[in-house]
Amino acid sequence: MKLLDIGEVSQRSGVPPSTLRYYDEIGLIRSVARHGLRRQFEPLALTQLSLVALGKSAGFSLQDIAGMFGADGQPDLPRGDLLVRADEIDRQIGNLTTLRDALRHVAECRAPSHMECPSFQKLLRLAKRRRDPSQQSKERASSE
Amino acid sequence: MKLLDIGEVSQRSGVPPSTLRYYDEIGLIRSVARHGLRRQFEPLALTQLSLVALGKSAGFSLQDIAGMFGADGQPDLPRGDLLVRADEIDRQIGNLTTLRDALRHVAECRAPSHMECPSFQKLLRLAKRRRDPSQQSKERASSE
DNA sequence: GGTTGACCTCAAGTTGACTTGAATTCGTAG
DNA sequence: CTACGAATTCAAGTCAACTTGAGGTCAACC
Repeated sequence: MKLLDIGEVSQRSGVPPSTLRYYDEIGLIRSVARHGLRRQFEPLALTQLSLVALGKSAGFSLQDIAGMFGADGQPDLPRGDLLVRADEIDRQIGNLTTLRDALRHVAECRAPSHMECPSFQKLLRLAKRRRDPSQQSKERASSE
Repeated sequence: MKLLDIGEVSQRSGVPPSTLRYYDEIGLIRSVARHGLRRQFEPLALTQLSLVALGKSAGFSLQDIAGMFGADGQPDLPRGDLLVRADEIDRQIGNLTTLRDALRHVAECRAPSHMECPSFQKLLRLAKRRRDPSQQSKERASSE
């Protein structure tokens, strides 16, 4: 399978060379050879970059992403951890849905103040309920 | 309507005082009075903090969030912009759904290498298609 | 009316994710 | 075989979003 050198990976993926070098450095996406000085990557790297972009847009750190799809494109986490991650993402999807609905409401509702609109209030209650569960006990404790 | 001082807001929301001061400083969530030196906030601030948490978890910057729900809890953007934001979030939900499915697949699939599994490949193709549209032309141009 | 504890300010430090710049090294085309 | 251009290294810089620390202030309770 033929290798791509850094310039080609950069062009095809839209990721700047400096970033590719950085990812290589931190071990997120490794170059597998050199052509002279030039880093070369497997074509697989393009796929990995898609996954990285996906993960980043979801707000995951590069560390997180490395854990989900290991440095070799294979996951290095036990499947339980992966499923936990998947569930976290599910919660996040719920959050985003609420946020999206809130924005649409705010754009459309003609009430004088959104904060007084009952349907907006309902969205906000939803928003509150579904935050990071690790915080919830802390908050309940102090609000009582 | 009675005001809450910073300590109470911090406890009820789980957000550290230093962060509240920071948000006040940058104008994201403003304190409305002082009790001696002590910052005081409207109860509304708690709601705003929920929205901020929501937005952050979705990967938005504080700037973005300020734009969505203005510093007074009122949106200061024209409704068109808000709807554009909502659509962005919709795309993001699609991304996250793909990512979640990919993780679940990776956790469950018994193929020797996920990268060779046809159903994983299918997820990845999806992932590629739905990225930031502003990049697409650049990539298409250079991959030809 | 003095002590306490939670707050204050302001400057500086931290972390993650990169980018930038200067000086250098290759491979290829002429 | 030399010049060019694209890549290299390494150190330093940048930006967002906070946190930390030193030194000061104030309201409230005893």
